[in-house]
Amino acid sequence: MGEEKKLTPRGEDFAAWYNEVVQRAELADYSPVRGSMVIRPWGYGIWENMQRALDSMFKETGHENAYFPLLIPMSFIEREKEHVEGFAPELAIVTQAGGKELEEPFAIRPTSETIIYAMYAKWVQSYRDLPILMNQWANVVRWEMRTRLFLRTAEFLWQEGHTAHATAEEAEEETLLILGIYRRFMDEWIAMPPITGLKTDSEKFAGAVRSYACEALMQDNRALQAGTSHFLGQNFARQFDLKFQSVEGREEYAWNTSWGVSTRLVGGMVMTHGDDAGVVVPPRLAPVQVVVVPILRGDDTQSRVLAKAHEVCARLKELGVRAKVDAREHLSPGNKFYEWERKGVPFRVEIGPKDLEKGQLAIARRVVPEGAKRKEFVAEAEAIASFSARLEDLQSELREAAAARREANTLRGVGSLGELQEALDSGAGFVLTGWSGDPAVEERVKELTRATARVVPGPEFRSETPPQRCVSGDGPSKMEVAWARAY
RNA sequence: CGGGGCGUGGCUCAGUCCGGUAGAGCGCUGCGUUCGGGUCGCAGAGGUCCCCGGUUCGAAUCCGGGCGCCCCGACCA
Repeated sequence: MGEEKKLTPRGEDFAAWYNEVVQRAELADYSPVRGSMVIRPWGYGIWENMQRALDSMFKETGHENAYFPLLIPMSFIEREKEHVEGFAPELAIVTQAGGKELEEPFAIRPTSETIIYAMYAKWVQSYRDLPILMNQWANVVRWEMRTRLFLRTAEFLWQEGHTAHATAEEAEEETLLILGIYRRFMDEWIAMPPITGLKTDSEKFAGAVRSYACEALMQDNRALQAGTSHFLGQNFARQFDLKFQSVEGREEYAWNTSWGVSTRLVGGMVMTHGDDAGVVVPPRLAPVQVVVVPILRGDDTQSRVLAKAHEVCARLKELGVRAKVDAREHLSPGNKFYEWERKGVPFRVEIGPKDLEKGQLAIARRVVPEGAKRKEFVAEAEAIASFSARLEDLQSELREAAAARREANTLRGVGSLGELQEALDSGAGFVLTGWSGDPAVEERVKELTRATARVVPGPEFRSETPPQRCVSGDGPSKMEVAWARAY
């Protein structure tokens, strides 16, 4: 057993740990193109489970999926001023095709607002055609200078929802509905409870009137923007002539929203739950929830042990548990244990000749609570029946632990730039202060601390006693802000 | 775009200072032995030493140029 089999501990170098764990757990690997990555089956399986859950939440709230093309006329991107400025530095542009120079270059979509609202304009005439509630699952390309697996890559997978409404109120309501869905999804599926709220003007989406975001706190106490929901007002409708005739017969511009989450969530999951042994995948997202490892000896017990392993696996599947037998003969059981732990499978069942005799199974858990043992031996029938509860329990334990960690690392009532700096330097996560709303204060904080305004927290995340003064010491506080160093 | 590091079997790297037959560990293949927390043994396969040029009898090593990747800071889901 060489040293290289061990991962760098989180406490030693969190970034190194993250890189190793993502690759060694076979979530993803680097592709030959700088800044882009291959999502491997284990990572993609987790993403598929995220997709399934989100997709049904979108459908339950009346959204439909569609697909818009990858290539967007350059002139479309250029139409909304702030939008172009926001995305210009990271655009990949196709200038040649079919062996010759194109008359008009195409942008590879960094996001699809422009093409989508141009199409909506064709489809909408009357208020009766509204609302349009569409989502697409797609890849997008943003040429980033510095990349990290899942967290920031040149190409990534996401969903982008785009809606059009007859009134501002309805669009705003949609924006918040989605924010709530994101929050619930992160809470209940990733067990990664974010704080939610409004982005400051300097942090909002290029082209939006208002942006809302979910911000999660990673184990290194840096914040991760995990999902955004934008109220676009009529900015795009005006540029793409997305008009409708109202009940009163007036011609009006539609009101739009857009919202998205990406494969970045996989990175968030890793940095929320992972430990020094590897990734920990919350049960609801785990492609394999229970791995069954037969203890194979090269003797006459072998075939009976293997048969039992398959039988147990089949019975777990009948109960709706995603189970898998690892019957590989060339690896010792210990090897398999380490491998599945690194990948974060929630539970392992071991079946050996002794268990066969005693009619029991060995159950090992990926996450061992304080004072508990990793392995226990349980009578077979009872063991099998116990898994749906075990999985649900683990799911909520992970959620609780993450919520407790977030709260423990959130500092409220900080009243001055000096205190803010001190808090962040000594490793605080979210630090909440008052703010006058002056962008110059954001600049100052950034220079001083490298932290940014992550979010103006929604009501449920605000401090009980609202801050009175701006953190700059200059004037009264108009709103509370959660600051953090961010990914 | 600044700073740092690195390009040598699949992976991690030694060898480079001081030029002389290309190495180790892990992984891989075969056989045997093991198998309840990274078994052990034997035999094997596998290399344009990032690329181009130069110096030299001889270059992974020296010189010139180029390319690529990773990490840390300014911009970003």
